[in-house]
Amino acid sequence: MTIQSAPDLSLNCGDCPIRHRAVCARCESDELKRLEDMKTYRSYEAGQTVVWAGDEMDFVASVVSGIATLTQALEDGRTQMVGLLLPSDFVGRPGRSRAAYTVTATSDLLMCSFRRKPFELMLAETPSVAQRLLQMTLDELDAAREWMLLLGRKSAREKIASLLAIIARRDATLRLTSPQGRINFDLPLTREAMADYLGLTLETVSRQISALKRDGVIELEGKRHVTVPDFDELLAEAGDDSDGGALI
Amino acid sequence: MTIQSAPDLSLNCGDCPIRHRAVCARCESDELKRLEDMKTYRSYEAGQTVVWAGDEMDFVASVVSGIATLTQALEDGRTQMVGLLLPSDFVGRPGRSRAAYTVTATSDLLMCSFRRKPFELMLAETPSVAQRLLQMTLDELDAAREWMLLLGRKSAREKIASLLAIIARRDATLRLTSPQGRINFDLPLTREAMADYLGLTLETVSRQISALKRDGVIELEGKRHVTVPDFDELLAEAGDDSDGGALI
DNA sequence: TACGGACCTTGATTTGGGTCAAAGGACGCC
DNA sequence: GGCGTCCTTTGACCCAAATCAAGGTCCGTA
Repeated sequence: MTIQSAPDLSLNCGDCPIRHRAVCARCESDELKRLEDMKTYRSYEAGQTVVWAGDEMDFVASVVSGIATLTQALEDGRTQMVGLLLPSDFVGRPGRSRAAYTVTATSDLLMCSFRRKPFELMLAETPSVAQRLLQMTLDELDAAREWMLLLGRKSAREKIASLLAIIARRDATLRLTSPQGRINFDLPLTREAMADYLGLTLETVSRQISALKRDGVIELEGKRHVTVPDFDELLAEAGDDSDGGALI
Repeated sequence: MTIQSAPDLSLNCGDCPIRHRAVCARCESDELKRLEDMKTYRSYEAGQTVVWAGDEMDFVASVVSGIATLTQALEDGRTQMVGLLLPSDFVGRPGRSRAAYTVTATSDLLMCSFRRKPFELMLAETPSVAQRLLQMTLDELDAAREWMLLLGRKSAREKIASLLAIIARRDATLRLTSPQGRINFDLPLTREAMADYLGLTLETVSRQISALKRDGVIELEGKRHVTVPDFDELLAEAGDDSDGGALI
């Protein structure tokens, strides 16, 4: 049922698409060699759960391609997404044997994984890895705090506009541009996943997207393809403090 | 106006109350000596702002005593607290020259500060500091994600109960016990600060505290002193997924 | 003792978003 | 081609929390 490994795949680190953004970004060639000997690939199909919160997790990993989500739940079933994992993002926590969050593959997902113990040892011995991981963790903390402002204080419309702006910005980053003027992109999430991320219900998400369309802030082609005629207008709808949103 | 330094104070690191929990926790004596030569103390009165979001910030620091808050705001004035800084918590980000959040002293506050550049240098050269900072940052990230669940999915009553449980738990930690049965503690925050933390209005905070009192979940002595007759009942009100809340 | 200000409580009313319900695509499968 | 499933939209209604407003309590100072 679960495609837990992809043994046929043996990507060379030098050719890896996330070589310069992942936890290995600052490694010298000898350090990279050590990681290369430790790594295995894991792949998951869209919709599969990678780990459940509370389960034993004996590995850490980098997302190579695809998208995954980190979610937390209350016992009565209410769920909140607490992180969106994109290529180069790190999964798992050194020093912790159980997953704190449920990790789910939103699209087909490829991860470069390391057994936890050897990785922890390397972390202790290799400053370049520890420093890169610190920087990535600080970035995630900033993103989480940005999200706290959104969850605590923004209206449903502002939440949707903020999410669209973040997706647009990330999409632009991948093609090494920065978003402005007329832009378009695909939504990598269902309405329900968007709702879980934004602390809304899927009906409210749907209604607010319809409202933004009606008001000309966005155009839709199918359910998932979005065109933003004027990115600045979208930013204004997001209600952010000038400069521009997420530090992701 | 601002009490920016406390030159008279020259605490010895060996006697420091946060010696074993702060960023210096894992330092050997020679490393500690280096930090000791770098450090200066800063003190602030209750209510003072330590830095404004966006301002130049040429230092990082550890909270020695007192409480501070990290807040973020939308341009129209809506405010969200994104962190509560307690003794041993770290303020500022290595590698960043401007403050991302407004830091405010909630009580009288004493911080042990280091100029940013020398601290960054030490971080690069001293694995024990880098590793401790990584661990602290991961803990903060967990706390931030816990808070995202609260902000996105909990009712006002659950939010209040959660905050009280967290304060009780922290208070217990300081006296090296863990909360159970009948406990009491002081609220270190005004109703407004609680509202900013919980993503509510101060009226709602006040009403829910009254409701919890009416229902016998808590007892109040004055506005700030809280007695919880049965800590488990408070936890049940917080709606958390069994085990018990914040990873702070 | 009176006054001012900060902080808190409570009531009346409004409203944004949740809940419940129905139905409309889109897509894969038999 | 018909059917089931998943995702999405839209409508009607309701409720929790926001908003608006009025007082109350406590405390320091004149």
